[in-house]
Amino acid sequence: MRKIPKPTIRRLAIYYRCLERLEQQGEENISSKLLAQMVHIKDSQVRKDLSYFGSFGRRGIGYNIQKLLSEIRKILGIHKSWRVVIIGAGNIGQAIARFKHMEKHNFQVIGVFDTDKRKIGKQITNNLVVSDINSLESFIVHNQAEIAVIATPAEAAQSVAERLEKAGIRGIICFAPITLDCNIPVEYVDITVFFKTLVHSVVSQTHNV
Amino acid sequence: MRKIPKPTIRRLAIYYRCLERLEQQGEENISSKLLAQMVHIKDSQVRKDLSYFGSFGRRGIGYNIQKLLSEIRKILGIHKSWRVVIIGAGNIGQAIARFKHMEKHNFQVIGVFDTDKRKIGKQITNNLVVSDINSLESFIVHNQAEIAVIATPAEAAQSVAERLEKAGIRGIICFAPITLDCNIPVEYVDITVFFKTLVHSVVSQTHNV
DNA sequence: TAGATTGTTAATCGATTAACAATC
DNA sequence: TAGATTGTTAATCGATTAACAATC
Repeated sequence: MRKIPKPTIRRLAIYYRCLERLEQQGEENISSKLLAQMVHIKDSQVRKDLSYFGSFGRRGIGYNIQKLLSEIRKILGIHKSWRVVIIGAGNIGQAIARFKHMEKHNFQVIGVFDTDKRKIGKQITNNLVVSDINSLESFIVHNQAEIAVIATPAEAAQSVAERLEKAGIRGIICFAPITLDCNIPVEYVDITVFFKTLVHSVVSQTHNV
Repeated sequence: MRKIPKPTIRRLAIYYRCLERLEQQGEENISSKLLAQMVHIKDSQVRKDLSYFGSFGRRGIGYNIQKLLSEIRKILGIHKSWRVVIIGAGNIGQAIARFKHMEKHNFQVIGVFDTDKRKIGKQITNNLVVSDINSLESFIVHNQAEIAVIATPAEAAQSVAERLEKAGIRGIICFAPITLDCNIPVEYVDITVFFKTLVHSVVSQTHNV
């Protein structure tokens, strides 16, 4: 199989959310041209991205929305539900735990952990209570959690990552501002990095105009 | 000025957080080799990134941490403080409003807005109360807010973006799962997209091993 | 001086885009 | 048939990496 560009995967997830919207609006088909317009890219990019995985469209007509949704689900691996644990019950950890879109997108938060005695026992949602991090490994094994969210301070993140990997977690979303050493896939979401890159655009835009 | 690759800007923000840590640990200098190791990239990448903006190192010695921090601050535009408003007081909006790292990194959240009467008036932090979105424009103008966070549902995001732009906001962080039509810089942070790309890595890793 | 490390150039690698034959 | 649109190839563009002279 040809190597798939990483940006292609990200865009598939973005096409997916457009297609969901179009489906809701009762549309049947969509052309690469229109889909491209919705996300501000070139239509050839859309076709190229999809072509890595197969031929999903019909010439002269476009792509059937239902079908494309189902194909992208399979490509991304979101046709099944994933069990998620969250480490760190601070602002970010709690927000993710309560985040409605998670469940809707087949990510099931099944556990939230913290070291802080004052947070342990706290009710986060109807069926989520903050657990002691001591029980992390046994919980992961018993409940077959697959994905973990690291929402701890940076100092704790590396050792948490190692525990997660050992316990059998298969992928990590890391909100902690640190690069992890580990052998499973990690997606980094450092919120402040987005603010900093944004501000750079703002500043340099002014210079150039 | 040569065109700066967008990934370079993101990496500068990441070098920055490493340098902060190194500074705290009392280090004086750092080589591109060591810095590269910390973030899992090549040392030539580090040097290249910095070289777009000047010559900040000393051959045989490396980069002075204090100096490099100060240079990156200037490059990114984070040497000054930025005033931020948040639109949408749901899980994400509230988490950002309470997020300690914001203040620490010179992003000052000065207002939180929502349409929901039940949320308006709610105390978010010691000095933040949810305001009615009706007062958005006047607030932005009076308080000279520069950056906005859109943490509304997708359906509301576009019209909010237009109001923000008109009111003089200069950059947007968009958590809503939608691509905005607007003429100011936008950084997109769709949390579920990160989960989806992660899951794709998890799934395809299994296939290839 | 010898070893370390930068800054920069040129080579390589990877991603995007244009163009167009195929076909609905 | 004529118009629309895909799927794919080749060309272009952009980003990363290796290599090395300069120099601390």
